[in-house]
Amino acid sequence: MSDDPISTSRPPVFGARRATITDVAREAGTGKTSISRYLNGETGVLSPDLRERIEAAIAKLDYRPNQMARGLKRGRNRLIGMLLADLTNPYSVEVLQGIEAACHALGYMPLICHAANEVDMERRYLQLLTTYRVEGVIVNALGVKEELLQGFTQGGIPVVLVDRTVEGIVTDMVGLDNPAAVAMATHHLVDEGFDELLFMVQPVTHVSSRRLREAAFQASLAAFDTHVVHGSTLIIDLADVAPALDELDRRVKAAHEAGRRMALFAANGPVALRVAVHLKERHGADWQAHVALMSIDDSEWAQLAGMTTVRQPTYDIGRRAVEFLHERLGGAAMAARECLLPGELVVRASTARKHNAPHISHVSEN
Amino acid sequence: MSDDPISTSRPPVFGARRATITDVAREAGTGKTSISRYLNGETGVLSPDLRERIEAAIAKLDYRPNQMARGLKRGRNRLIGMLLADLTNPYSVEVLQGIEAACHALGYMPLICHAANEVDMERRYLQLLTTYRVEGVIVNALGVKEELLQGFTQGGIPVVLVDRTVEGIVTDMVGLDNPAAVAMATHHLVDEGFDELLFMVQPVTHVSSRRLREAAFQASLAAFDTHVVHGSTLIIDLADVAPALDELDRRVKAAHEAGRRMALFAANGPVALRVAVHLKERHGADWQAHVALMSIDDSEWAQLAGMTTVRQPTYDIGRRAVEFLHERLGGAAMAARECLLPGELVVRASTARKHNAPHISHVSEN
DNA sequence: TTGTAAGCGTTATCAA
DNA sequence: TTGATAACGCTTACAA
Repeated sequence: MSDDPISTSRPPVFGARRATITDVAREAGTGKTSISRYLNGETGVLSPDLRERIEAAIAKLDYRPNQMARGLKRGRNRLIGMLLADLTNPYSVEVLQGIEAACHALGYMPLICHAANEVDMERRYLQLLTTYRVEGVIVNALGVKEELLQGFTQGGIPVVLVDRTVEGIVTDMVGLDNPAAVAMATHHLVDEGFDELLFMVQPVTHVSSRRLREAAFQASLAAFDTHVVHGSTLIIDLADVAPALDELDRRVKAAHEAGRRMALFAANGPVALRVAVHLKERHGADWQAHVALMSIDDSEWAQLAGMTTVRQPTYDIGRRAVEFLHERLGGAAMAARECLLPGELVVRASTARKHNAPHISHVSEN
Repeated sequence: MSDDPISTSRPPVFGARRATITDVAREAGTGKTSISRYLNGETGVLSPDLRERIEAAIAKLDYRPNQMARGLKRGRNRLIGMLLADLTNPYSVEVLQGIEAACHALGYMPLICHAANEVDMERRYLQLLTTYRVEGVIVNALGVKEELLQGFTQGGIPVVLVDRTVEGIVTDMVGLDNPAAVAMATHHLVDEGFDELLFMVQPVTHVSSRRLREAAFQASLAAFDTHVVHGSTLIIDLADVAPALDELDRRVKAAHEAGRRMALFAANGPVALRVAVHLKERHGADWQAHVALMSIDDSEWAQLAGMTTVRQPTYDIGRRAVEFLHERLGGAAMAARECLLPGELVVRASTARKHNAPHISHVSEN
């Protein structure tokens, strides 16, 4: 199989192993170095004649340089690890699109790992990523703790966190400007005449963005007269929703009976969907007449439901994350950066001012 | 940097490059071969003493074998390419979950490529995949044509198609049993008293599953009396919906005026969503009272909208695809297989029989 | 302008 | 039971 003089010029045939740089060199009647030079764009160093022969040989053998071998030799393989907690959440997919576009533009290949909300998977995937010697990692996960990321940070592999910070880790971070987004939403609700706000969020432990959003909600309330605008928080664990939904019903009922104008504010898309489904089961098709619902995350069904949302700049978040990584890989050694991008309020019917709504004024404009 | 006698037993420090097998060998006071043997589970060949030393050295240096180097030497890197046309479609994400689970179970690492509905990207990614020397590919794309896949098939790299076949290519294929699924849905609609069915599908060129579903719809109609049950098809191009939506309105209006009971049947989730949004804009919040809508793909918002669907066995489709690949990689050389999995009818309010609906009987039960 | 040879981190072959 | 040593496919001094 090794050296059949007759078949030296054979076309790539079925079942043939891929051509190597050596095959190409032999075919072009030159050395491996020249092929390598050609591949790496060191044109001008090659005589036109040789270049042509190389081109012909490559085409003939349908040669594709082996990235693995390249990476091994060069010490970098252009692979960027991307750990995602949940692709089921459209937010993640959108961020991913930004990441992919940026990777493509900068010549990286994203190695996408989807942990499907399993902390255990996250650990395994992080291990795997180091094993494949990724040059950097972008992380949007649930159970990331300091120790898990040490393998990277200590090895000098840059890490960028998306949508959350991790205690004890100093790395670049990209995400929504939660305080501003939540404040914008809260003010919108109050402006529309709602005076009983319920912020609904998943358990905040270990996910900084949830914590931040909840805190921002409480902070926003300070802008209004406590006697007029009431605000409270409800923790909803999507893995065990029953108790929270019961509590939700109770509060909605109480608000109704007290003659208050209630608005529910979901901290993200998945929470909003679960709550919407529940409200529909509970109040029937025109549940939106009973309670107003808005959320962070402009889910695809938001338009169908006519729900007001805060749209996150997902694409830019992804792009920025890659850019941060790229800068670090280029040798930039500044302190950890935090990039908070603004959200966009998308007003729909769900939070429209009802005809008899009172006008509520701010305590202060700050 | 190479041999500092003092730091031979140093703990992994910040900025240090990852330990190699040579480092571990030195640390354990043995040769690389033994380390390699240990890594590959050739236990029993190693003396307990040596094994212990190796374990200690690995732990101390936090050593992780380099998959790239392994792949280079072994000729296989456990990488499986996965080309996805559109992660925005929940169908894809669900299939992906099955794929990931199976890959994990079988020791593969999926290299996920998301073409974001761009045929051009698909081509680029396929190139890239061959460059990374994936051992197999799972493809669910838009513009896959014979030539594009030749690089793999000719090189002996197994290919599995998901949800569609490609003319001129003989490979394993996994997907929904479209004829059965569509027939089931059609019969359901007729059973519920609808007698004017409109099947809505994206342009069928190049995507076999769309073609199959449309054909199956037409075929299903044959089971009923043509004078009683009317059926027709509407092509909706999601990149340019206006004309199709106009036509849709026209047909809905006509059916209404003719006193027919109309049901819209979307060939997949994205079409259903687009149509639902349009109907809501057109007919207001209680659009469902005007037209019945069902679809293939049990989208997350289907429950919220109370829409009847056919749920695809997405997880199993993904799992099966990997298994097919795994069998080929194990040397199985049988003819191309086609695995068609059954869908599941999820009945919700959208297609509930209206009180005054006539009962329509089949022409034949076959 | 071109080629030779060493080496990236593994595994496999062979000998001790 | 162990360990040199030669590949794997590529890049990169260094020579010519």
